[in-house]
Amino acid sequence: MADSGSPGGETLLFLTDEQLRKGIEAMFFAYRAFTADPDRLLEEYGYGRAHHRALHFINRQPGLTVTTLLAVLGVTKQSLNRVLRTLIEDGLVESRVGTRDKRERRLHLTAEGETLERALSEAQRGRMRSAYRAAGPQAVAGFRQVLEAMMGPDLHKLYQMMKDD
Amino acid sequence: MADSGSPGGETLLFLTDEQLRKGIEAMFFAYRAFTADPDRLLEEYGYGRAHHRALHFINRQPGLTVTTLLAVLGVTKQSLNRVLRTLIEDGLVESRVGTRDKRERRLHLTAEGETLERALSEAQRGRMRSAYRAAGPQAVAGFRQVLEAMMGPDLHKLYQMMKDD
DNA sequence: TTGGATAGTCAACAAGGCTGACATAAAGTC
DNA sequence: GACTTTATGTCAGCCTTGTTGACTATCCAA
Repeated sequence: MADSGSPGGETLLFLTDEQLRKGIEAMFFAYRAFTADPDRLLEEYGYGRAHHRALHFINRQPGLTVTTLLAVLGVTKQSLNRVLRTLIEDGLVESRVGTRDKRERRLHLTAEGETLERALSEAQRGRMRSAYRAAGPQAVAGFRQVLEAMMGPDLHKLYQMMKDD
Repeated sequence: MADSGSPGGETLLFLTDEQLRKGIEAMFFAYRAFTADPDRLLEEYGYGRAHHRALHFINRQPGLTVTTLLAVLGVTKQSLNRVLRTLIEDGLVESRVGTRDKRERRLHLTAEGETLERALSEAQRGRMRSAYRAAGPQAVAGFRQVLEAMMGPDLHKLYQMMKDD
């Protein structure tokens, strides 16, 4: 191989421990900013980040079962149930008994739930949009590539389960 | 406008709400994987993620003050102090009174602290390295660009304060 | 000498993870 | 039909890690 793209050459400087550390720190700081906007909104409603995550994925896959949501969120059912219970009590989420399998609970957002989800999502998308716009389409493609490689096969499967563009 | 590279044309499809949502989910899943490896290690030692973060930044900037670390981590001093106290008691971190300003406590890792930090860092860098390698240098550049744009000016300042490559 | 900055401590509380134990209903199996 | 498995929910209790508020001590600088 000529020069660029050759393994072991200068092109591997991006795999330096120092470069990796900067990447780690970038993830740390960016994730903090990433959650800051919805967190502010959630506080007004008396909810936490866990509620946001539940609302997000119920919105993405209306009618998903509790077990599926459990797998997507990666928490215990007790932990999810606490969050889900308040959302149902407050009328943001509706839990319908499954038609084929009556053990299942299929989760849907109510109109009110959709309103909050939209507000949270818009807050988060706002930051994401300006970051995307500032970095440009090619950078965004790279961003997605690295994140997808980082999440590993199991999480990538869940990631792809979500409704695509 | 023509077609490629023109603002407002098809090249802005990466700013779609659906694209932004996928980016949000990629951050969510990738961050989970990102913390999973060190978390496993930490559990063996009876520490949490907060301890990891403290060790990381003390290692990066040996001799930093508590106030600086507070700003970098974005938590209250009570919260940090609890973590810092256990690390000092366990002999992983040393707190030296400042020479010029004796109010300051300058934080350093002990040899034992460096050992744990290295183990945690290596676990985390391992995943980062394979993601970088899989995605390639151009993708990595885009990844960093988007994250830096996402963190906003305040966090970007802290980010740049950290020792560069 | 007084005011502000830096550091630490104590107490109390909340969110949101976790485990373990147990209950119920539905579905599947033998 | 009896038994097992699956899906869900619930109770109790624990841990980490964040929060606020109040208070102390030290030191620097005006």
